[in-house]
Amino acid sequence: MTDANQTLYAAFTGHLAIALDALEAAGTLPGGLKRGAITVEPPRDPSHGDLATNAAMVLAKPAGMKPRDLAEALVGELTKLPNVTGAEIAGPGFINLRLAPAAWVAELRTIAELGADYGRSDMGGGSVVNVEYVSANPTGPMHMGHCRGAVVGDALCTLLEFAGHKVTREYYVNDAGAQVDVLARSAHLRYREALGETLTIPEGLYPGDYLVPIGQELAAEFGATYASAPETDWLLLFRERAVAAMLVMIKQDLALLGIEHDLFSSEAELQAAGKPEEAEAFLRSRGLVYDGVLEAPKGKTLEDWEPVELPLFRSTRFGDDQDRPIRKSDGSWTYFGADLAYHYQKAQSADALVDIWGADHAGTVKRIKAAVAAMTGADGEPTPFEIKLVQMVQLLRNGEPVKMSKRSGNFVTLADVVREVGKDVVRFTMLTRKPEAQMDFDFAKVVEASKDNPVFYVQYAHARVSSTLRKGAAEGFAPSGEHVELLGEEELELIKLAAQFPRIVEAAASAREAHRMAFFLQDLAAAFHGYWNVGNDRPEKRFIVAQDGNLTSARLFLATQIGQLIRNGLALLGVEAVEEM
RNA sequence: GCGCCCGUAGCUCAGCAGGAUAGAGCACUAGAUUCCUAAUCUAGGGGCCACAGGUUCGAAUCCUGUCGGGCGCACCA
Repeated sequence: MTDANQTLYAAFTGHLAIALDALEAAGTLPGGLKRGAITVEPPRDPSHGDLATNAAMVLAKPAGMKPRDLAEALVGELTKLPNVTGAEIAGPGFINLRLAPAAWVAELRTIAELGADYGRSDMGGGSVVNVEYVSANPTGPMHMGHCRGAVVGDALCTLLEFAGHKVTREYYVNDAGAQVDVLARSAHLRYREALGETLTIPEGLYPGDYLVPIGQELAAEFGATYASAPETDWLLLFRERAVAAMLVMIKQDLALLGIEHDLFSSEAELQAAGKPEEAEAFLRSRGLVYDGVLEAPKGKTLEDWEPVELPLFRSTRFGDDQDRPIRKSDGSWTYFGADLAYHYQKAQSADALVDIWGADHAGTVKRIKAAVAAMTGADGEPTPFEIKLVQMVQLLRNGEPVKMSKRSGNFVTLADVVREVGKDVVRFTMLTRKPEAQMDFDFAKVVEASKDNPVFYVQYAHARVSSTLRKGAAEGFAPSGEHVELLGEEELELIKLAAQFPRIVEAAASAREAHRMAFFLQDLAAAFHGYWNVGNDRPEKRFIVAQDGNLTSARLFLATQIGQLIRNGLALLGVEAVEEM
């Protein structure tokens, strides 16, 4: 291998490129062919070998060659490589390579050398990705509806960093809309309550107890000054105080999940700084904002609908179904109008944007994508921008849905759930399904100690590694890479799976899908448990073979590296590995 | 009416930016336990990848349409 610290798949991707260069130099292959679609991956069927590449098929057409001819030329180059023991052309032009056991064993040493950095990639090239996630309205504590997006976003950030990006973890605080006015009024009621009045919370205001302490603080600070004052006297003040208190609470809730944002951006500050006006002026100058009248909504009748002229963003030009208003008829900004300016601001300091949204906002995806395209693409390539929609989580207790109603203040908070089942269980479970699929979260099942529970299954594999190492140490054996050539076929299978870790990191990062790592860990845990079980029937396959110290030390070395990988993978998900169950 | 997401084994879900004979767990069937943690294990059956076209050397994957489920659809957030 060229570099002792290079992972196996990365090394072969490099070897392949050199082989193609050689063919170009020899005139066999025309120069300048695009190689982006070439893959080096394990064949689905292990009997086909250890590595497969589609290079010949991908390049055949642009090169004007038959796939098999090109494949034969490539095979000629690839068989020169050390540790390649076989190269065959199969099917329509796959090249299957077989590797000597030494190649896999070397990968085990690479894992040991790189440790926590095994799988780290420079794929991102240091480019800055801004990930906006959670962004719950600052009107109450975090509930389970926010939880999944929080975990998905946070794990994605960690993954992107590991894959070589710089990441900004951002939270957009909607502190300028009608919701926070409602919050201020609700806080005012609690304030009057704290001053001794007896009140009932009317419909439409937030009834939750969490506002009681806010009311008390306001009463302590201002006395009765605002008790019967008109709303205009206190609304902004109370709003500011209440929002600040809510943000403290939200940050505490997020901290329970190990989540900490780099940046909290305030919608109110954005508006105070005149950013939406700037955006409007810019878009008007490009003819992308005009004054027009919205069509009446189709498919349902609204009694109080009447046509009004509003400043509209021409989102239809970018694929939206309708142009969208950026100001209301009273001249204030719509949510979209401010959000448009906000995204433009984010794009100033990032090479790519990612938003993690709840699926209930799916209807607004097109307009904001249109806005980003319009504002960042005016004079060149638009900033890459992806919106990941996270579906709702159905909370269950022993199979029965847990009823929630935000209106009555009766909802299961994130803090409740984390306290009940633990941070690691919440985080891992949220990543056991792709985000855009609906998910059930059953309090009973997620803490079940059985192999049906992925959290447990993966943690158990790590604990098993630890207990094996403890037992080995007690019997006088230490892991060592010195005799790893003693490892046999079953062990090599395990290493071959482990060696895919770096590929999974890169694939998951470029697809912006952290859950792939959770699935890989389940596969790795299953392979490890499977290997372990071989030892049940065949004592000579156990990790500790008392009469063979060299073999034992090699197997303990293998176990050590599997444990390392599980830790690395869990770390990307924000989950701590346990030493024992 | 329109938009978005989803549709893969009886059930719950993977399927790696198009690749070779579509996978796992549960459930089902038949076996196994003097064991470094049985907190199980082994083997087997089970599929028109919703349906119909299209693109290509090749499609569960991309495109179009149909059907079914979910979510959304005012200047709300």
